[in-house]
Amino acid sequence: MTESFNANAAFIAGPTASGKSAAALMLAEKLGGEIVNADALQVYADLDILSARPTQGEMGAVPHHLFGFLDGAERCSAGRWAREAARVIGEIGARGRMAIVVGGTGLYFKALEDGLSPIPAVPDEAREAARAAFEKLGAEAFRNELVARDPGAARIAPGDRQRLTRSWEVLAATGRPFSAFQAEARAPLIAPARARIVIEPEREALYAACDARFDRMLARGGLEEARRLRARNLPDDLPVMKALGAAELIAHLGGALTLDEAADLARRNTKRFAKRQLTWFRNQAAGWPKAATPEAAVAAVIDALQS
RNA sequence: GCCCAGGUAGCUCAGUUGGUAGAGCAGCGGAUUGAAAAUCCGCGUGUCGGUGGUUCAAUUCCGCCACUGGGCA
Repeated sequence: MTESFNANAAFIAGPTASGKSAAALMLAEKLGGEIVNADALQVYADLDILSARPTQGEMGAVPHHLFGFLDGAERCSAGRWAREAARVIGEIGARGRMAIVVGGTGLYFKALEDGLSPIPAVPDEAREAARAAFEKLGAEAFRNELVARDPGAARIAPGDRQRLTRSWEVLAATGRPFSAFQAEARAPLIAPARARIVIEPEREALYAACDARFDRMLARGGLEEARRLRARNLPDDLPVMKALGAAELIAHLGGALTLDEAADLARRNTKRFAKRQLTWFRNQAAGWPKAATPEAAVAAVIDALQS
């Protein structure tokens, strides 16, 4: 690193239904910027309505990147997204324009800003083997065996299947403990952003917006989109199958839930998700300024860019 | 107007033979390194309708008041 400079990028984060997309659009129009998606589910082509992706009209008005660029049969990851985002942000900068990175996936912002530990890609076979071992041994024995070879794994909660199997697969594929990789320095993928903001509406208003979000999806044809996704018969552990609203509607289409039950469940899960996002931004992005509304967020970002 | 039944957590309810109360759901807080819209961990948040009485002590027993539901008029 011979010099320090800021990337021509502004970050807009916040929980679902907080008005991030609207804020990004306003900002992009004001600054002549381009929008980059930082949302884990909006990357999938199959989820248009069900991930509340910007409309065709909105995408036509301002360049949008990393929206719907992956087939649902694929599996995105924080690392994959961050590399793509870094490339796109570089290209936008080369055009002399501002990249407005917007989304609700805190880990993606972190991967981009801080980088991830340099862990080699883990082959699918190792992933599957780890999951199979977990099923075979059971959570407790699996964890004991893992901790015996990677003492750092002791900090993973006994019930946290995802992190336990991730540690296992890294160890199996590389011969090195996951915790050893984690202890290594990380390199940011881009220079520091010029502005950051978290949109954090008042809780009651946010939850009302979460409820309205699902109703709007239904009104726009979300059930049909869920039907098309279901017809693909994809493995249900793919990220695309976990989309809020999609999962519940697919359960309804399979006869497990009435539409009303699916709707209630989707609304509740959406609010729970929004709460987890608030927790993330509050604690993991503690240094980011907050704004209560999209308008205030836009004003705050413009302010930050001018100073 | 009379009779009966109810009021306890945000909701549905349990409970206390008198020692200020607990389940489910909802909710709240936290963790977060390539599945993160994922995966986990933790936490009852309460004028027990109001008001008098009896009692060392009342959410619990008694009286009265207001309320809700049902029945008879």
